[in-house]
Amino acid sequence: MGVKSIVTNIKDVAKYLGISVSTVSRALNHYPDVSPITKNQVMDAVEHLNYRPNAVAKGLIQKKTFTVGLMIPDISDPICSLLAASVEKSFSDQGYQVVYGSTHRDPAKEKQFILNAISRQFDGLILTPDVLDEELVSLLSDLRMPVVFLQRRTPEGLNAPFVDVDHYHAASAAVRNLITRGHQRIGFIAMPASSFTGSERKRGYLDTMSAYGLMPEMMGMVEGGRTIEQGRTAMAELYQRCPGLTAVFAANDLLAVGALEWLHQQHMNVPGQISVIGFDNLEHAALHWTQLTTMEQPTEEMGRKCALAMLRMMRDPKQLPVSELIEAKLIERGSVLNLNAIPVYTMN
Amino acid sequence: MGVKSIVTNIKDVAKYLGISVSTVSRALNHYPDVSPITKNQVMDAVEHLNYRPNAVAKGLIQKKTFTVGLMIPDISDPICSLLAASVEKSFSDQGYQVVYGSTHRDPAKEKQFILNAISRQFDGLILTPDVLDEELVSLLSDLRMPVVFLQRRTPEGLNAPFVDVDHYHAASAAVRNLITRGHQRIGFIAMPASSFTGSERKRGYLDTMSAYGLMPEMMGMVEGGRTIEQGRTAMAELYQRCPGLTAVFAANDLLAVGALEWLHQQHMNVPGQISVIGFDNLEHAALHWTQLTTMEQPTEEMGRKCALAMLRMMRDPKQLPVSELIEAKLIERGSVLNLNAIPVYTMN
DNA sequence: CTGAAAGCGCTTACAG
DNA sequence: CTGAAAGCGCTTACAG
Repeated sequence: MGVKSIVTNIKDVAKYLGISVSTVSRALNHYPDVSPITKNQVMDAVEHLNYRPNAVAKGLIQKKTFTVGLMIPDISDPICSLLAASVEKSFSDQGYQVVYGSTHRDPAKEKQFILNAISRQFDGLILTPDVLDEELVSLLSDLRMPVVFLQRRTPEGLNAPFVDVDHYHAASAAVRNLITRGHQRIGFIAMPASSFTGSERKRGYLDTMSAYGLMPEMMGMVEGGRTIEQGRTAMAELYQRCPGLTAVFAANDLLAVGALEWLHQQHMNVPGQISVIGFDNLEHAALHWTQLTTMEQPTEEMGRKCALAMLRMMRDPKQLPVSELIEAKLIERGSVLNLNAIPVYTMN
Repeated sequence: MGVKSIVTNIKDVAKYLGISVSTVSRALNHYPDVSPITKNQVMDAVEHLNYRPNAVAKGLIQKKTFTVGLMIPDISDPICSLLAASVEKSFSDQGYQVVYGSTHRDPAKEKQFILNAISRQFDGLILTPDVLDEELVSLLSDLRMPVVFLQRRTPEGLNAPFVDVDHYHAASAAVRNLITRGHQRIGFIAMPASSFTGSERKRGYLDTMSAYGLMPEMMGMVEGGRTIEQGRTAMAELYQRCPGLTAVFAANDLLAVGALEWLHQQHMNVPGQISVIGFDNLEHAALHWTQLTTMEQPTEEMGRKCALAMLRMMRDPKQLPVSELIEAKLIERGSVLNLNAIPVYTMN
């Protein structure tokens, strides 16, 4: 395949053409003050020698690596990977590489990732920390690198925008959906107390229940977790404690699916005997057997807006973009019964 | 927070202590020939000045970036993200950063990613290309960078190890599972013809059927795709063409789930009237409603072995590690009926 | 329009 | 045990 050596650098190209390294550099970077003839020669030589510019050297001198870090709890979580895919898409269109780091909600790994990002001179950092201890906050506050929080809110003392779903409002909408359809005894399966997202949804549930004057005895709460398995056991516990519930709001879809599984195993008809509403709109929710009514997190939009905010900050570090609080969207399927209507489901 | 300036480099540390840059560097890198006193002073100064070594500069001079690229079709595909999580885990333990690129099976993006990896001086490349055209093969053959193929086989003309599941053998095992249980009329829902994985599984189906003397009229094949939706329509088509089938082998779990959905909508009992076996062992397969018998891809093991092979090649570029062909594992659940046993299911 | 030179922030022989 | 110097592969004022 011609004269290509194992590895070529800009010096080789210059030597090959008998011109200076600076001219080659300017031609390569499309500077306007290079003669068209020279530019063509350079392009041909690059082709011929199979030269590929060294981005590391370029990054060192320009102090720009075209890399942004994306810290996520777990890449194999469906919401995370959807978010990641959207962020990546927006950035790769602009020539940026995005580097993920799965932290598994471990503060030590979160710190490791941020330190790494500093060392490696990333141009920006997108963070989804679960708990941000004081040490990390102070680390971030000294950072001269744009930061945006994704699916989180900006911690106290930091000055960075966030992009998140309005979990509180969405949870409230979910509960109102049930109440509007005549439900009063509504249970809640919570995510871990440490989860910000989870506590917002819980707040939405509680506030909405009391706003409608539904007394504590109408409620029933149990801490589930995040997984299908946890949803199953949570539903069992919830039902045992509050057998009179007509509806359950599960703080995420996986919990809701677990709840549905348990109910089905107990031969309880959904929504005939009990209604279920979830949160996330995972693929699971659309399955024929679940037909789960749920609040959709618009992951594509979130990733895109997050990337946009970051791109804007990288262009102009002076002014912060405003944070985005995105509305979740109600996706109605078959898991909620309208108690006010003539029942169309046969109880058995 | 003390005397930390916006950004510190090794020169600042040296100046602060009144010693040379080279001594600081040696202390930082734990060279043995640095006096303990000096080393302590350096460590304290680093702490005090909040110095973080610039990995870009280090990478430039050492020609090692501690970065490996992982090219995958789509990070939001469950198998891909599981594989990615496992690869990432193995590498991050060793101080490597892994950079994903979702190519969406687009050769242009695949090329883009490889070019990018060259520019950015990655230390290694893990590839899962769907189609590798001649141009890409020649690009890779000139590469002085370790490459391992994951969930693929090494293309003709390239000299790199691969780590993959033995799809052919596993598909054969799936079909034998059905045959052993008395099934003879076995249908197949295929993945796209362009998929290597898919054609291996198809080959396994076909060869096993004929090995058992099950004539073409016992078979029924239809090209599904990859998704639940495609599984649904494929099952409809398959049933229409071959109503006498007693079992169906779906080339992946998503197709199998779609098939199950369609069968259930048609009020056909699984496994009472028709058995279904899948491939992948996704979370979907364990759902209460599906209880899908399937072949598990050991993603954790694959990712780990792939990382190990890469690490070995980076250590000693001379000798190639041998490729790994990993056995899939049969996961028996409730979607396959044993026709030889006394039927425990009531037909309705 | 082009070239020589300095420099990005490190590491690494080489001398002492 | 320590320091001065060269150099990794680029870019970018500066001069001409």
